[in-house]
Amino acid sequence: MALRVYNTRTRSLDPFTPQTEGVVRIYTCGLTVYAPMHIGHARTYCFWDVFRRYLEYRGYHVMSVINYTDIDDRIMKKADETHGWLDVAENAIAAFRRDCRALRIKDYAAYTRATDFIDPQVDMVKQLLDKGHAYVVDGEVLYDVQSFERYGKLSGNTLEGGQAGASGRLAEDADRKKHPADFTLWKPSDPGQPTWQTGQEQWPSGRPGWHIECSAMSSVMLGEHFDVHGGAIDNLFPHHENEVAQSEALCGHPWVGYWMHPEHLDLRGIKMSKSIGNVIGVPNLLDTHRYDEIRWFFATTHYRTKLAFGDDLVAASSEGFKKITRAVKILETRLNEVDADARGIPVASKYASLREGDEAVPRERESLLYGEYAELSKKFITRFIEGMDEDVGCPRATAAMFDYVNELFAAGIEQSTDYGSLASAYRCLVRHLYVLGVELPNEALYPQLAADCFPTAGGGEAADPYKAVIDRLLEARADARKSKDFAKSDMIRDVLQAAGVQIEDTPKGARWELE
RNA sequence: GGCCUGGUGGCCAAGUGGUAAGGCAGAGCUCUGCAAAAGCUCCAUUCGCCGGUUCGAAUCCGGCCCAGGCCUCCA
Repeated sequence: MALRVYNTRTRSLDPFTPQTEGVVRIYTCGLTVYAPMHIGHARTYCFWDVFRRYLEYRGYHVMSVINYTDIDDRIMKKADETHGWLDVAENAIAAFRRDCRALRIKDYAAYTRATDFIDPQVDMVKQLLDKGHAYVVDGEVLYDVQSFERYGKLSGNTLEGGQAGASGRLAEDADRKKHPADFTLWKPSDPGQPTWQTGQEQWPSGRPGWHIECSAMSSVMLGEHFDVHGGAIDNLFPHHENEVAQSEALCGHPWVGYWMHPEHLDLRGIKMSKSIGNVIGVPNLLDTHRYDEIRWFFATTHYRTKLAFGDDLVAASSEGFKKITRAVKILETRLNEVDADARGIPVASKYASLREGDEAVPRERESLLYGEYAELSKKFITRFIEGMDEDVGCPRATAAMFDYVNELFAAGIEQSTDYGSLASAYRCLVRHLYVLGVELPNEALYPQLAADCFPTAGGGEAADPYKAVIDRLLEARADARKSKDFAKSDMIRDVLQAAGVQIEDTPKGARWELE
């Protein structure tokens, strides 16, 4: 078995073989930085993050680039109302970085800005003109779609296909364009707007069009041919179609190995838009749901399926997710019963190779398959990989995880004193949650993985200030129960519950957690 | 007009030729002082409709109905 992904270019599930063995080069279309990202962007970028994490899990090195479109009409428009266009862009970029971190989206290798790549863009426009793929009208350079025979092949929007219903806007500049689908490569800036000199006689100054930015930045950063080009489904046409037209007209060969297009998130059929006022920002989202609940929610639906969003839907998914986190917590609690030395956390003695025919698995797999639960873990890992290999099938991975957790409970992880086995199961669970973008590793129990996560900002320590107080109340409650003073013990439980402390009685005494 | 998705139990959602994953909700039981948690068991002869191909179809083909997206900036 090997990874297969749905490739928009071929409209089929293709075996995933990057150009350079073991290395994957990915370019993702980022935001136009005029406003903070919203929940729809969050889904898209969380998907790309999981894809990247899975590739890394499978042993690939991932070179990921994402861009900021920092020169755009919307930015200019906003700049008029507030500060300069640069401030608008800077603010949106800062918000984007903050939001991504809040969602635990791993940092990309590079974040490129369109305005930092003006020269290569000008150069590309020049080349397109030289090769007869573009023409100049009043200082504006337009791409001549009819000069590129494969135009429309990626998206299926052929030039012959009707544009009848596409509203009258196309007719607007029919006199300037050779074909309605011709698009801007370079255009003069309006007075007072940022402008760049090109040194060209017919188009001496101005700014780049949207599509040329991505063509130029991606090849500068990743080369003339790279593996994956992404962006959400809406980018397919016209953006990606136009990128293909630009880049392939110049390089003369298929430019990108795999085009991948995640579907949108929608508010139950209602389009999210500023005018309706139903845009949900990431900080907004994280007010009502934890980041890991959101990540799990995203993982329960395949990335090429429209995802309906609603607080009730997230809540239902979170209810199920609790079972997973509870398993992790119980394992943590159990493991903390003994000293690190006594845990006997297994050490990997060998690792599976990535040779052809072998099942590619993480290096540490052997340490995940130690002890009493090894068979359960092995079955889980196999299902996890099978699911993810089939076009990043996160829903199958989450289903496998539910079964695994159920089996662990059934196998008695709450009673076992085989700490080596418990540690191994703990790591197996946490390691795979990590692939889905959910980071739960306890520093003491899994330092290697914890080191790769975002700082946990207090994390497990948050409860500490209250711990002593809660423990004393629980002691009092235990005494009351022993002397059958249930009125008192229930009162203590009620008080703690009101304060958000969930109590769970186990054969080994009460366990608690903060809600 | 063109292009493209999708319609699976009360809800969410996998499955693309071999006899319906998983989660939520619901029901019963075990455990428990009572709860909670956990465990066990049950919960779609059926996959929008009608035809066809096949030993066999939710899965392939044809037709139809329905919902949605894109073709204009958009993750």
